[in-house]
Amino acid sequence: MDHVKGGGRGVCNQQLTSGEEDDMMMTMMDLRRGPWTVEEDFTLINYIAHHGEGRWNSLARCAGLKRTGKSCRLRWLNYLRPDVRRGNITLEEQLLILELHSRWGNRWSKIAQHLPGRTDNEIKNYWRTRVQKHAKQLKCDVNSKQFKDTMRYLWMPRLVERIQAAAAAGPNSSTTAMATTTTATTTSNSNYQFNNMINNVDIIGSGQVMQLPQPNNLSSHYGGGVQMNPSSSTSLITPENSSTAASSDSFTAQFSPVSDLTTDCYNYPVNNQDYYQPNTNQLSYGETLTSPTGYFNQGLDFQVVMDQNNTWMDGGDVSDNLWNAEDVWFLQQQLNNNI
DNA sequence: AATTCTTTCAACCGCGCTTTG
DNA sequence: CCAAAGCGCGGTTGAAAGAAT
Repeated sequence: MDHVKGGGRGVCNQQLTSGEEDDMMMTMMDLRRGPWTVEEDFTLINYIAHHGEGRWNSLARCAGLKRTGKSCRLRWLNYLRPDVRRGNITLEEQLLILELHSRWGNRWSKIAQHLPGRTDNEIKNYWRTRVQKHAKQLKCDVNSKQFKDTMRYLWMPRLVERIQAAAAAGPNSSTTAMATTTTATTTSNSNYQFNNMINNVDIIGSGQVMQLPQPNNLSSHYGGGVQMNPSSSTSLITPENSSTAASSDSFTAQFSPVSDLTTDCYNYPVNNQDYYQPNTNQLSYGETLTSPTGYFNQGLDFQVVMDQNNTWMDGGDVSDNLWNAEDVWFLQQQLNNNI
């Protein structure tokens, strides 16, 4: 068992509040809480290996674990399951998370279904610790249109660039390598394709395509396939892409910076104060900063913006450095100028 | 070296939905 | 059909590790 960072909630056998069935069980049976011991892990793994998963409460009892069924389930699904992958979130995974979150919001389990081996908990943690951190840096709400536009028009294209750069650098590149897993991975789940991920990014929306360098076949490292809902209304732009993405058994992680922003991608409650409110009298952040028209009408070369800091593309923690100081400064300048 | 601050993430909580008897 | 039990999901917490002072 590798080193576990973070303590979760403290180990104790404290009396719990009444109400929940698990709490009742704990009170009655003096169940354990807090971090799992190696012995408990071993017991749970052994039991599931022999009996399989099942009703978690009875499983916990039968296995002799002084844990709630819920706790056993969580431990198994998030940590002990043989196909669980932990470690750095890869660029491809980051891109997927951003894209899927833009569609579905905080539907972590749904998002996790499309990231083999990743748990909803891990994705949720990633979002909260990394993505929300950057929203905070930009002094905007993570659910605001500003931030979503920034993700879509700046962050995601940069991720694409990094993926492509890493792919061009070769299969041993640290950025394209699959996560530095610390646990075993199964063949079926660790191999997946990002076929036809992004060849062209339609920056403008109505056909003006930012031609990105041809990816050095992003999928070449990954075999197998993961299904993604092919009926999604968020689709890539160009006919050639749509045709190449038609492979029935390949994962087509498609995103378009201009995919229906007002439909599936930004389908948030209208009463959200932070959410985009049409304003015909003044330019919104999105129009002046991160929207395609905003960028290009102001003569800002998107590529230049993206290339402002090469170190962003360089080493460092793959899962971090999503923004650098210049990005933040730039975006904040735009905010100051236009609000 | 010691202390404080920040970040990370495993684990818990509560709610709502589903299954079971 | 109903009540209880079980399950899954999203939100939150807080201990430990690492960074900064």
